[in-house]
Amino acid sequence: MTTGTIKKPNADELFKNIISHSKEYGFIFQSSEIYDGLSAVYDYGQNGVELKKNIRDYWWKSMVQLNENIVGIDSAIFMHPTIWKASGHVDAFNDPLIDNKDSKKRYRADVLIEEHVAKIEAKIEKEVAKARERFGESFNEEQFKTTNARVIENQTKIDAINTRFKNALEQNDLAEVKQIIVDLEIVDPVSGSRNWTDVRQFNLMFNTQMGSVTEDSNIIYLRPETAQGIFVNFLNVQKTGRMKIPFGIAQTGKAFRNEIVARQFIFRMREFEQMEMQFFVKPGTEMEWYNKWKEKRMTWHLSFGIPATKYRFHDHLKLAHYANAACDIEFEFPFGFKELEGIHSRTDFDLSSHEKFSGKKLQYFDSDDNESYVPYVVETSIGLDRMFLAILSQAYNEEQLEDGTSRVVLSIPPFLAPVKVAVLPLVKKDGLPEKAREIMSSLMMDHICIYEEKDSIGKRYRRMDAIGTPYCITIDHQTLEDNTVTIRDRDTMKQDRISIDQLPVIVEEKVSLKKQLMKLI
RNA sequence: GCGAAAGUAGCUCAGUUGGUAGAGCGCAACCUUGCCAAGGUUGAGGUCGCGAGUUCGAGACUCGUCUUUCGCUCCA
Repeated sequence: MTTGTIKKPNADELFKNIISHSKEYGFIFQSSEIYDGLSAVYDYGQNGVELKKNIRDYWWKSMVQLNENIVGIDSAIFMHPTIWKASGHVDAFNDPLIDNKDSKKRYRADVLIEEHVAKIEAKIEKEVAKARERFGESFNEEQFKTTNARVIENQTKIDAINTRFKNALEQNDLAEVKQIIVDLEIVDPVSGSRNWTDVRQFNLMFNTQMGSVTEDSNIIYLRPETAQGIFVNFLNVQKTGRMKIPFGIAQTGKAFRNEIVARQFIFRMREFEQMEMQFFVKPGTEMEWYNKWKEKRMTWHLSFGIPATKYRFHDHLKLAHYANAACDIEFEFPFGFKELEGIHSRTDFDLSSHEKFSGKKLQYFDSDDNESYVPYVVETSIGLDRMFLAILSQAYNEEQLEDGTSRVVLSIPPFLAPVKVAVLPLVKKDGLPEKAREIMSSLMMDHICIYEEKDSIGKRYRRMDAIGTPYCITIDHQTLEDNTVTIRDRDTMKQDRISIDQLPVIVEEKVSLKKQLMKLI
């Protein structure tokens, strides 16, 4: 008998417990486990797949079904290789990295060089500031910069470094990149040491060959994001759907990134699922839509009943190459606040770039203004697996009960729960199983149900709590007399006695997706 | 990728200076009880992550390797 209070787990223990619970109850398994596993790849089990599917369905319906001007597509994972040149992924996903052997820290080689350049720039600024003080009103900065010997010397240095670095990158000459760092005598800010490893490049895109021969032209990438599949289909959808701006295209699907460090369970995986919506707007209106989607997406998150304190916005200060505004919706995971969803104002970067690379016009004719333009894009991009982890870690509860026992319960919102109803005959005799089977048959057409007659009723309740089944229906001797059953609520553990006839209506009411969607309107 | 720690049954973990593998829970069958897990009987399940080495003998010692966790780093 468990007595006293159970130790409340700290964040690390809690996260570990969630991970083992996920495995023990069929939510998440490590990929290829019997072969020692595959790093940062996971499989969804019998319960995980349902929860994941329910989250995806909710997102899809809230996007596509509840918005007249948003439609979905399902583009292929394989795409023309040039797409990834146009999107910037071929360049931007290639980070040259270097380690310091003494401090064991890793740096981006380009960042180290840029920081070194910034220091020289600071010297120039100092020189300029001094001169400005000396000359006062009459100071001409442009003229000073082109005449002062020390400024010219430093500016020449900067230009030389930039040129040399640019050439090295263009020729993919990593040895040269290292040589630049050596020649500039760049030291590790932590250890102060110049003991560097070679520069290595990590391409975050997976690639494979299409066709039977391994020629360069046949190398194709596994998409690192689903967004590009939407951009390249922009005109197809707009024309065939007769879509009018503003409108959106939604897509869910797998994406792949060869992460250097992929950790924290399913938070960062090499193969993951995105739910993205690209919203096409008239240039100049993008900030209005950006703010609108920020608000709409937060409303969606809060509709799960998760406390608002678990969420926060994080505005990007350093913007990616395609964005003119960007923020994350962060969620407080057991390991801290981390990115869950990104909302980005992508400007016309993607469509324009695809125009350039494909040679095809990707423009929209706006009959209101009688003009043609490349639309701007506001994107919402959420990781399905991360949402899964957010829901799961929020739902996981180790509870201390009044009678001194404890239970683990997954308080998953009922509309998301993998199994909606458990049908449990109180005993497996006296005709109760037969009656329970009848009820099971009537419910299984509408919901995923579990029938269970083994073990004591209390034990079965606990098992259902552990996978988050919201409702347990128990068939007892009274059922045979008056056609009533008890329905037990997972969270309150309270039971109501109701008539069998009412059962479908009551269950539907409690697990209804429709009711949930109405919260969004 | 670097550093640290860990890997023994489905889960949580014992396993003494090296001597042929254990517990609790869980699982399966049967009996019993019958509304909030831990009653009885029986049973299945492990070449101790994997591979070498040292040794008469390795779960234990050494090396390598894979995986996980934490820190660094990175993150569209």
